[in-house]
Amino acid sequence: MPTTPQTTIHHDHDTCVSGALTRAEALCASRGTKLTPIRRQVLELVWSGHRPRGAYAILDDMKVDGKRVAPLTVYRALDFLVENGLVHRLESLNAYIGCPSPDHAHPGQFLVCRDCGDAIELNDQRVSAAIADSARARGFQIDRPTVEVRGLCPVCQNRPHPSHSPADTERPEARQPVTRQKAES
Amino acid sequence: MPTTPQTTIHHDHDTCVSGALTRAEALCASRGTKLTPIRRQVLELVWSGHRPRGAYAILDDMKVDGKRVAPLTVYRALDFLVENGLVHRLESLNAYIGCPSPDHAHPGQFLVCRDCGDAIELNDQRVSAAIADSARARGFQIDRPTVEVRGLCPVCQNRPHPSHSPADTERPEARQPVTRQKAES
DNA sequence: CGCGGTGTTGTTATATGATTACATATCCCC
DNA sequence: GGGGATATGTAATCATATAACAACACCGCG
Repeated sequence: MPTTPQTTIHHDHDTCVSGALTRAEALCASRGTKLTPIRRQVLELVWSGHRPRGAYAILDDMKVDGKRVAPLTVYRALDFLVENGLVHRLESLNAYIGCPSPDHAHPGQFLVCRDCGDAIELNDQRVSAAIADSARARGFQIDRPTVEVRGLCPVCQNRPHPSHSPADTERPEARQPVTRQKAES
Repeated sequence: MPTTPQTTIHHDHDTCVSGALTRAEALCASRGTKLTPIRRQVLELVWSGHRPRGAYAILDDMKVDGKRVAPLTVYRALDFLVENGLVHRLESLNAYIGCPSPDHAHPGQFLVCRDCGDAIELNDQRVSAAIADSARARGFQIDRPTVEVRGLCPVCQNRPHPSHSPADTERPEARQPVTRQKAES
């Protein structure tokens, strides 16, 4: 019985997260922007769980020595991370997820699983091109295309009954940020 | 100086709304679902303004004989309307807009203007096909694709300075449901 | 008719998401 | 070391959405 908590293959999550942090630091250094301790911590928490997380879920983990930081602190850090392409915002979930390739421009296309809540990032040129064409034909000037496809990921298709979130077993705080979906168990 | 409040050409809005309501009634009748007075009123309010509206903007108009209905009342009606394809939810705006062709399946592709807040519905087969291919290649089973392209509509491109929402002049309650954007006036 | 099921609405409270306004601190350049 | 830009702290508030439970209304059926 597979209890694979991730949609992708098993991986060394610690390495995965630390790699993202290292890349982020290098990128910020090269751009002259500052990855402050707060921003770094928020980035780490976005990556923890390896799936979309809501701002308040991150906030809950930000309690440092019993002191809960203000929502604004988290939002400001998230704004910075999004602007620098280190994190994507998932509009349909009101949640945030770490970007695996922050070094180049990324249109932001996602396959969002309605069961496990994971989001697989795409980078499909055909989709981008088709959207660009369609917009151009209507004289619409694109800022930022958003593609978020809701459905069922391969792993969850093979799970007999969705229940809730299997990844909760991995990290207790990694609860579903997905509020839009209706439980259909 | 063009003060055209709509992105599309001028139209008889009353006819447009009443047509949508008539179509909705016919559709519900044929499906055996009930378009109750509340749902009908919410649908009408979604259509009023002919642009995306937030749930609470609709709620504000639902004050009947001085009595303000509860948010849940509106949300339940919106859920019904969305499930029946009469209304689309715009994830990136947390807003709702009437669907002009509710009788057939619709992927929900929109060009969302960051200035006037209007949303132009697309139905681009190439976009749908590219998304479907990409998802299939990853074994992802699609429920509902969401494409919301943020940018500047043709009308607003020709407006010297965005300011805020020109359509406010038409209906005082049609204020911007757009909270995501940063004013850049 | 009266029973019971399904579906709709009402009521209250609360969770979650995001921003405004203002004060304070910190870093870096000159 | 002054001064501007950037970053953080604090408090309040707005906006979006759901939970839990009660009541009612409609409908088919015995």
